[in-house]
Amino acid sequence: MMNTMEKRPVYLRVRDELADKIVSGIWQANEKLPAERQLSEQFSITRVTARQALVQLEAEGLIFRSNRRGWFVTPQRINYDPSRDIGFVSYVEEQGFSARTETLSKTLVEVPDWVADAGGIARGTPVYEILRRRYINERPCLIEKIYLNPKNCPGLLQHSLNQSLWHLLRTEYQLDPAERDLEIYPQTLDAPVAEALGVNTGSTGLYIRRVCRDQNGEFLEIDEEFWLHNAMKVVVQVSSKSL
Amino acid sequence: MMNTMEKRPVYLRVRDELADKIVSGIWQANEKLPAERQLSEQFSITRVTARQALVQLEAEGLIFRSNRRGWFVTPQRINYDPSRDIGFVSYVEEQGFSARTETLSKTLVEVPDWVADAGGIARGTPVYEILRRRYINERPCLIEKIYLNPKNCPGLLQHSLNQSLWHLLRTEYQLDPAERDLEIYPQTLDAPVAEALGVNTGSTGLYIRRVCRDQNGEFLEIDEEFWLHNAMKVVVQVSSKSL
DNA sequence: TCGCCAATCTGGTATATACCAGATTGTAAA
DNA sequence: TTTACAATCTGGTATATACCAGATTGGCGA
Repeated sequence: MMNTMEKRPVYLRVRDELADKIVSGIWQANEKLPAERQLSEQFSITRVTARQALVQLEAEGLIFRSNRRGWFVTPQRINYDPSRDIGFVSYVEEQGFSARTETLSKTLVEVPDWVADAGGIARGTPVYEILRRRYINERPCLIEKIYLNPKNCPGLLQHSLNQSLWHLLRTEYQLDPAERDLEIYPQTLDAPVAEALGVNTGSTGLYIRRVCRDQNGEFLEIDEEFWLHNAMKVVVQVSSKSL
Repeated sequence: MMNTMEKRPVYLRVRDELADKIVSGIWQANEKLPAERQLSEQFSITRVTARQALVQLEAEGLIFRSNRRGWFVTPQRINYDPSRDIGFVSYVEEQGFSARTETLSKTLVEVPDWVADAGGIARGTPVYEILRRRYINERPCLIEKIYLNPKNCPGLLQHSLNQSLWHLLRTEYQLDPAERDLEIYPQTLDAPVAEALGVNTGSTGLYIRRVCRDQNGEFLEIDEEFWLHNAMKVVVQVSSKSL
């Protein structure tokens, strides 16, 4: 049992000690923490209590878990501006991280109803669906689901999609969005997404939906992103559009 | 013990049953769930396991807890656009909810360093600091910390601040922001904020920082918001500002 | 009728223990 | 040297139990 003079619950005092080692830099980004059984011995607590402290730190974003491998120190958040279409990779590299995109699938599918409604096209229309996974410093950080109207970019799927999509859309198809609707909120990751990111189903994430439209209000691209909640900060700059 | 034929862990199957009652509407918004001991008896599991299911549902945003009172069904998320300065109350009421703002404190303080740096004023300058709590359907949903430069709005603290702040700034002081920088990310709520919202310290929240500037890039208002993570959706519309 | 306090209800924290399953590793066989 | 597999390490899930402290409630007394 730890020093018992204070009122603060044991698991929070353990949390504090661990948090200290992280913020002070004794434990570096991506470094593995001692095993749960080891921690419980060190602090003379049960594994259950140790876990409570770890789950707390996870919720705070200070550590993350990798299925049955252990707990690791969360690296610094990157900044991310979903309203800008500069390439993800160069955007991340500007911040001193490495980045990589992987295309998981690219198919022609019947448009999901909500995409049809949000995008102003008829239900049942065929659209391109692209699924990508993006890495920051070789850590998978988000899954991205993209919908495009083939009318605007015929033959798109023939291209390699591991590069900046908007660069391609601009240079090959002369597409340029005039307006974007963003929707952002915390949400748990469902099974397929969690699996693709190598985390536990039900762990919390950040959901971003982006609808890009052209000058006529017609939809160019619809984009759903499922982020690890601790991987980034949304940073948006909005110039005035008085009410 | 529940039906043991499936591989899905017990606590997730309990989760599913409870989630069902919520999404199907059998349990309505703000309705209290059965007590943990009651649930563990109903499902023939221990209280620890029942708790695991509840914590899971909490992470998903389907239920929330009120300290030692019980678990309740989370009401629907409201939409929230931090880039618009229309009154919070009318904005929420448009969506069919009731809203209310409470001023917790209004003082003249020495500017925090990060505010000085972000706002482009000298460190140590005195600024107004306003602390407000906002309710949706009588549920406290966010704590707001506002910084203003007294130079721009002398005597502001004499006014009632339970109304739309920007309405006041516009009509009384002719202030109008030209640009806003937003920063949004999930973060756990620290002790004072969690307490003010009546939730447990360490529960997850959504953090929003807004820096409003005038035409000259000078800061008009800086605003930090700490939201319950399940109370809202950020919805922003951005018109084009090509890269 | 109103206010206060005790009993009770509810979640919060903690111990001790057990077995399972995926990930990693070390060693022996090919 | 490389491959394959068994031992081991690590987190994941689950039981049983206990005591604490804040919140609610019900009843008694003024």
